[in-house]
Amino acid sequence: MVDMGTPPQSGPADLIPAARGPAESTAADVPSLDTMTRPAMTDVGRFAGVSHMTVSRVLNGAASVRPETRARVLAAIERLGYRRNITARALATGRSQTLGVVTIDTTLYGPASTLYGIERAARAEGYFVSIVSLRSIDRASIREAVGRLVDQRVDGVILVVPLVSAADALKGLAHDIPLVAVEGDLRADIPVVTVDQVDGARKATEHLLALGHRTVWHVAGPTDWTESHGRLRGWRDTLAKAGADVPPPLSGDWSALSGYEAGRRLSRMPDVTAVFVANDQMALGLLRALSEHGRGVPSDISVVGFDDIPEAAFFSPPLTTVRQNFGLVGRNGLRLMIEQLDTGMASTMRVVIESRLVPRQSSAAARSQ
Amino acid sequence: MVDMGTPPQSGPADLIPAARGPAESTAADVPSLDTMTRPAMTDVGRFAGVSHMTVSRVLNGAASVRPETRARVLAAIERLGYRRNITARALATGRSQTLGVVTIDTTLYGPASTLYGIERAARAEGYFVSIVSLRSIDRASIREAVGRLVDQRVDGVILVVPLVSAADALKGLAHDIPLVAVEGDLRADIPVVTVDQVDGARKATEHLLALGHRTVWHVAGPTDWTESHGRLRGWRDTLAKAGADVPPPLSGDWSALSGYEAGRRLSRMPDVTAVFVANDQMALGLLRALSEHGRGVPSDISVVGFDDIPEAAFFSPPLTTVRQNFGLVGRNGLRLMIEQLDTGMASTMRVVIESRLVPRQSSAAARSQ
DNA sequence: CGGGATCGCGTGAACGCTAACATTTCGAGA
DNA sequence: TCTCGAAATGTTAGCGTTCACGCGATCCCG
Repeated sequence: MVDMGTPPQSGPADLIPAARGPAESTAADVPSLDTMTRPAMTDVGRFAGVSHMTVSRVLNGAASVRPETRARVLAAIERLGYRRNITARALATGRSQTLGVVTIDTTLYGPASTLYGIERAARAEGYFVSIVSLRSIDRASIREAVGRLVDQRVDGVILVVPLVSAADALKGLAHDIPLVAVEGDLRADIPVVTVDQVDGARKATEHLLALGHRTVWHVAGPTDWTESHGRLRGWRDTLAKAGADVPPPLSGDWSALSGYEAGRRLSRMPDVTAVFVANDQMALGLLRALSEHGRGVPSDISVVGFDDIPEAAFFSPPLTTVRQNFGLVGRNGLRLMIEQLDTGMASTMRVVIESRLVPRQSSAAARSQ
Repeated sequence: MVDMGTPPQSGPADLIPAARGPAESTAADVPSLDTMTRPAMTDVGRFAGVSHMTVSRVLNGAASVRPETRARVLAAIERLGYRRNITARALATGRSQTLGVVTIDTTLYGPASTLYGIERAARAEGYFVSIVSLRSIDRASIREAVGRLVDQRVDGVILVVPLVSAADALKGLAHDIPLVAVEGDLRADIPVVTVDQVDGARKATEHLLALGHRTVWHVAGPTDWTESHGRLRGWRDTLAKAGADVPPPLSGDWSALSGYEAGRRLSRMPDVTAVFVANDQMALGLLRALSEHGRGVPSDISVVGFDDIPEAAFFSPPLTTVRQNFGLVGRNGLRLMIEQLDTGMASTMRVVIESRLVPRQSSAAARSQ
C-alpha cells in the first residue's frame, strides 16, 4: 500500500506524448494513430497538454478557456479524429439527445410524411430520432411502445398515433417524460398538433353543396381513427347547417379496396350525385367502381377526397381533395417537444393546422334536374 | 483503517430496509416508493438483500444464482418498478442494442415499406432502430448520415439508399462497424439484399412481347438510382434477345407528374403500342396522359408498371405490374445485419429477392396490324 | 504594493452498468 | 469432522462524460 510517488505517466496505453507547456510535438512524435482505439477526452487532453476537463469545456463551448488553449485542444481533436461519446455523455447528464417516435404503419402516406417532417426538424435541432411502430392498435401496445422508448432513455416521445383509443392509453401514462401527440385526439391531456379535420370536411362538403348538389354522401375512415371522427362530424354538421339531408355514412379502412366496395354500393343508388371520401386512396377505389358501373365522374357523380397525396392530380379524373400539410404538422410537433424540453415544463398546448381545398376535375356542378 | 464491524446498512440514502436473510418485510416497511427517483441495481439489491451484481446476473439470465435468490430479486424488481438503464449498459459493454437506418425520402412507398419491415424485425430481435434521412443524395451527405449514427454508437447501420453514388460513398467508409445495404448496388463491397430488378424488367418486357407487341417502350427512373439501371438493362437486354427494336428510353423522377409528361410525348407517337414504366406512380401519370390524348389502354397501348403499390389494382385501367416484396427485403436486410453482429465478422453476402408479374387490365394483346 | 475578486484550469467523484477477480458458502467424499 | 472444490455471491475497477469543487495565477483598485 506504499505509494512511492509513481509518476502520473504510469497508466497503460501511454501512446501519446505527455507534452506539457507549448506543444512542440511534430508528426513524428505521434505513434500509429490508426491502430489506436477510439480516443477519449483524456487522450485528447494529454495530446494537447491539458486535462480532460478542459477538453470537455472546449467541446461544450464553455466560457473561460483561453483562446490559445482552445486552439490547441481543437487541433488535438482534429489530429486524433476524436468524436465525443454520446453514450457516456447521456449517462452523465441524464439526457440522451434522442427523441422517440411512436408511429402506426409508416407505410401510409400521412404518418410517413409526418415522420419525415419530424426527423428533419429533429436533426436540425441536434436530436436523434428513434422509432417504434405499433404492432397493433390497442392500448397495451401503445403503452409498451412508449415504455420501450422510455427504457431507451429518450428525452421525449412524439406519438403519431391518430387513434381515439390512443388518447385513453395516454391518460394513464406516467408523465415523467415529455410527450407530444401529432395527428392525435384533441381531448388528450398532452400537447397536440393536428390538422383541423372538421374544418377540412366542411370545406369539402360546402364545395359540393355550392356546386348545387342536394346533399353529399360520405365514405368515412375506420371508426377508431380520430381523423374519421373529425371528418365525419365536419361533413354531418355542414349538411345539417345547410338544411340538407344527412345520408347514412359508409365506411372503409383507408384502403383503395374499401373505397372500391363503397363505390359499388353507391353506384347502384341513382340519387347519389356527390360523395365526400375520407381519404384519397379510398377515393381512387371509388372512382374505379363508379367507372366500372358506367357512372361518369363528374358528369353523374362528383367526388372529393382528403389528403392530396401526390398522385391525386393524376387520377381519372384528377381528384378534387383537401390538402393536409403533413410536413408542417411534423415540424410543429417537434417544436412543441423542444419547447417542453427547453422550459422543462409539461405543456398542454394545441396547434391546429389549416387545410386547403384543391379543386380539380372530379367535382362539377350538379345537373339541373 | 480499522473495520469496527460496521453493519452494511451504513450507506447513504438508506430508504430501504436492508433485510438480510428471508425477506420478511411487509408493505408497511417500504417508505414512499413513488417519491423515489428511478431505482438502480443497487437499490434493487439492497431491497432483496443481495449485491447489485447478483441483480445484474439475474437480469442477464446468468447461470449460478440460486432459484430462491433469483425469485427474491425478481420480486424486488417488480416491487420497485425497476427498469435497467440501457445507457449505462451501453457504456459498460460498448454495445447499444441500437441499429441505425439511413434512408432516402421515407415518403416513397418502397423505402417506407422497407423501413417498416426492418423496424419490426429489429424489434423482434431486441434492437432499437434509429433513423436518419438523407437531406440530399450526394456522397458527403451519405457519409455524414452514417457518421451521425456512428457517433450515436449504433451497433450497425443499414442503408436504404438505392443510389449508384451510394456504392461509391460506402467504398471509402471505415468498416469499423457492420453495414448492410438494402435495395442497393450489388457492386458495393458490403452485404446487399435487393430485388432482382433486371429479372423483374425482363418479366415485364417478355409479358408485353408475348402479347404480340413488336417492341416495348420504356420510361426509366432517375439515372442515379440503382433500380433505374437494373430495370433499364433488363428491358433492353430482353428486347435485344428477342430481336426487337430498342427504342430510346424516356426518363422520369418516379413522380406521377414525370410519368404524365412522358405519356404526353408517347401519345403523339402513333407506333407506340406497349410501354414498360419503371414504377407505378409514373405509370399512373402516363395512363392519365394517354387518356387525355384519346389513346385507349389497353386497346391502343398496353402499359406495365413496377412495384405493385396497393393502389395499382384500382388505376384506370387496373395496372399490370411487377410486385416487389419490400417487407421481405427489409427483413432480410436485418437478418444479414444480425448475422454480422453475432459472428463478429464482416460479410459480403448477397441476397436477391424474386419479383413477380401481376397481370391486370392495362396490358392486352396487340391489335393485329 | 497588498488583498480580494476573477479567470483558467485541474481533481475527484458521480452516473449505472458489466467484467474480472475475490471471497464466502455449501455439499460431498475421506 | 475435516477438507476441498464447485457453486453462489460480493468487491473493485473501469466505461467516458459532466458536475462540483479547489487552487494557483492574474488583475484591479485603494
